[in-house]
Amino acid sequence: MRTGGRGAKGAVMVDVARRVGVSQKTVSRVINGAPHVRPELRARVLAVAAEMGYRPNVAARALVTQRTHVIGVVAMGTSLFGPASRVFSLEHAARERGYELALTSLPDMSLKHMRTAIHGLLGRGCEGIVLEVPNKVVDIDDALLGGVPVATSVGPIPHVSRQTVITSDQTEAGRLATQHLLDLGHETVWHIGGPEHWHAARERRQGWAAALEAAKRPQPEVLHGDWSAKSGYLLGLQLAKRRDVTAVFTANDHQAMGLMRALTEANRSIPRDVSIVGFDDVPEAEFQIVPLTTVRTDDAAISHRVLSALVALIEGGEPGSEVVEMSRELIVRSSTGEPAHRTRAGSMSPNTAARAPRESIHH
Amino acid sequence: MRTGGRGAKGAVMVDVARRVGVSQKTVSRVINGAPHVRPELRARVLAVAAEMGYRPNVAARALVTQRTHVIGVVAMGTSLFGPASRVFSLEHAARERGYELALTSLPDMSLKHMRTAIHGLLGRGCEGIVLEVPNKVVDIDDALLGGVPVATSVGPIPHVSRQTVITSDQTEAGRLATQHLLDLGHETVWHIGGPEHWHAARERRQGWAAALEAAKRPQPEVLHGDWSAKSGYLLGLQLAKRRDVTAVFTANDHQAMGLMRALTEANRSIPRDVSIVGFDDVPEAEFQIVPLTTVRTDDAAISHRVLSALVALIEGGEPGSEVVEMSRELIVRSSTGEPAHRTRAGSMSPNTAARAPRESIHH
DNA sequence: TTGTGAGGAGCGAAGACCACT
DNA sequence: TAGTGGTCTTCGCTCCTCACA
Repeated sequence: MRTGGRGAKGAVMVDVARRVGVSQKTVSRVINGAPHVRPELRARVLAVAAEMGYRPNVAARALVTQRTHVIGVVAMGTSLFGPASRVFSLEHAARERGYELALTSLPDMSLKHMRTAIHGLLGRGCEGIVLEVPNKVVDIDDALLGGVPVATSVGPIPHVSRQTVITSDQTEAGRLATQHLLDLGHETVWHIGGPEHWHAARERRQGWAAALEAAKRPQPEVLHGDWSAKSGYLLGLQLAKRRDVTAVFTANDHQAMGLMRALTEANRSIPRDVSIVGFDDVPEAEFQIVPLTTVRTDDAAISHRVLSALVALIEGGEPGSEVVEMSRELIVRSSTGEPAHRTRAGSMSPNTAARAPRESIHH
Repeated sequence: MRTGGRGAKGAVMVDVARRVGVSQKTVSRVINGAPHVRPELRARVLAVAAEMGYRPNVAARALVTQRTHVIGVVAMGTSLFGPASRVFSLEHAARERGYELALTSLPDMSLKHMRTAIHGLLGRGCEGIVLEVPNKVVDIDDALLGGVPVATSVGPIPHVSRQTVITSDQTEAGRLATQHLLDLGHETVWHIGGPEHWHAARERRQGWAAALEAAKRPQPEVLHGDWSAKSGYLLGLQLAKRRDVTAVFTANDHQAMGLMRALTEANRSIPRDVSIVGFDDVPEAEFQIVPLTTVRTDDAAISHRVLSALVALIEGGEPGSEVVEMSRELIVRSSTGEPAHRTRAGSMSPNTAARAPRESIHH
C-alpha cells in the first residue's frame, strides 16, 4: 500500500519526503518552520509539497501534540442581533490567534441542553469554552469540565474554578441613556428591561436605576421583555395607557421598536408625548420611521477580550476577572426630545413623528 | 509514565481497560456499540468509563478512521439577518446528522479571502463545504478542493464537479409580493433589489419582473441596494421625489425600513401615497411604526436540504441539483393598501401612517 | 460453529535522541 | 562545535487476525 499516489486521498508527509529524497522528519521541520534545514532544501520541500497538494493532517498533529486549537462556544438566542454578532466577533478573534471555534447554539435554556452542549464540545476536544448564555442557567462544574477553562462576559459561573470573567461595564451605558432623558427635562424615566437572567439586562437596568437615584427621581416599576420587538410592543401597550409616562429607556433597540409601534397605535406621538432611548444601535435603528436614539457599545472589543482571556488560560495563564471599560456612545436621533409640557407653546403639530429628523442622516 | 491517573489529562481507553481488567479493544467495542460483548461486561465498562471521566479522543479516532465529521461553512455578511440565521440552521442540521460545523466568515468578498477561507477549512480536515456567499465571487476549482464536495443554495459554482445545488425558488416569492401590489390596484410596482451577485437578489427581482410582465405593466428601472436599511433609505430618497411611484417591492425587510424612513421624511405617507412590501419577515417587521407587509419563506428548511445534500455527497452520493419548492407566505400588514386615487374619497387623513393598523397584531 | 475476547499493526505527524558534516 | 538531517518511538484509537470458550 501507500505507493506514493494513493488516489484521491491526498499525499502525506512521507510521500513528500520520498519525492524529495529526504526523511519524513525533515519535511516535518520544513512544514513547521523548525530550524536546522538549509534554505535550498526548505524551498525544494515546499515546492514539492505544494505541487503534490500536500496538506498536514490535523488529526495526526493533534494526536501527537495534544493540542486541538479548538475553542468551544455555547450561544443562545442566536437569531438575535447581539448574540449573533458576538459569535462572529469571537470567530474573527479566534482565527487571529490561531484557534478555531466549535459552535453550539442552544434552542432553549434548559439545564439539560446546557450540559449536553458542554459535553459535546468537550468531546470535540476543545481546549476552552466561551459561554454566551445567561450565566444564571449555566449548570456546570469542574468535574464536567475536566479542567477545561472558561471565559465569558456574562458574569461569573458558579462552581467553575478555571474561569476568567470579563465585565464590560454596561451599567455606565445604561446610566448614560437615562441621564440623557433626564437632561431633556423628563421628571423620571421608565424602563423596559431584558430578561433578568441575562447579565447585560441586569447591568443596563442598574445603570438606569443609578441615574434616577442620583437625580433623586422616583423609580417606576421595571417591565421585563424578552429582547424581542413583540415584547416591547406588548409592554408598550401598557405604558401607552399611562399619561404620566413621558420617557422610556429600553434594554435594546428591538424592544424599542415594538414600543414605538405600541405608542403610535395608542396615538401617542414620539418624541412629543413620549421619548425613547434604545440600546445596541442596530444598523436599522437609524432608519426607523422615527430614527431611534440609542446607545452604541463596542461589543466586538469585548468579544476580543474574552477570547484573549481564554487563550491566556489555555496557554497556562491564571484565572481571574477583568473589568473592561466598555466604550459607549449615546447616539441622539429623533426619538427623544423635551417633555411636552415644557415646550407646549412651540410644538402643537399633530404629527411630530413624521417630521423631518433633528439629526441629519450621514452617508 | 501512564500510571493510570495521569494527572489532569483525563483517562484514555487503556486506563479504563486496565481498571476493568479487560483488553483495550473490548473497551473500544463498548464505546462504539460494537457487538460481541456480554451485556454485564458492557455495563461494567460503561460504568467505569463514566466514573473515570473517560472521553474518547477525537483526534485519534479521526486519524484512524480518516473521518472528521466536520463540515466547513464559508459565510458572509453575517451580521445580516438572513445569513446569520442560515448559519445557525446549518449548525442544527449538522448536529442532527452527527456532523459539526467549521465556520469561516469573510469580512469582504475579495477572491483572495475566499481562497484563503477554503484553504483553511480544508486544512481543518472538513469533509464538505457549504457556501453561503454570492456564487459570483467564488473562485475555486477541483484542484483547490482536492475532491471535497460542495453544496450550496446560492447557485452553481463554476469549475467544481462534486457539487449539489439546491435551488429554492424565490422567484415565486418575489412574484407573489409584486402580484399583491398589483391586485391592490397599483399601475406598476417599483423594485429596490439586493446586490446582483447574490442569487437570492436576482431571483426576487426576476419574480418581480415576471409578475409585471404577466400583467403587461411597464417595468420601472431597478434600484440596487446592499441589503442594508441605509441603502433602502438612500434609494428611497430618489423614489420619494417621483410622484408616479405608488408601490415598491424591496428585496428585504431592512431595505424596506430605510425606504419607509425616506418616504416619511419626504412627507409621503404609507400606505396612502406609497405601498411597500418587504421580504424575510424579520421579527421586528411586524412591529414597525407602520407594520410591514412582507414575504416569509422557510429559510431553515432550505438550509436543512443543503446540509442533507452535502452529507449525501460526503457519504458517497452523486452530485446533482435539486429544485426545492420553497414555502412562502405573504404576510399582509399595514404598509400596503390601494393606491390613493382609487380611494381618494375615503382617506384624506393627513396622517395615515400613524393610524391603527388594518391587521390586529397577534400575541 | 458461534459468540467473546486478546494481540498486533498501523493511521500521520512530532519529539527525543543520535550521526554525520 | 555548531549546523543538518535521519531513526525510532509515541500519541489514542480502530481494524484485522487469531485464540478460546
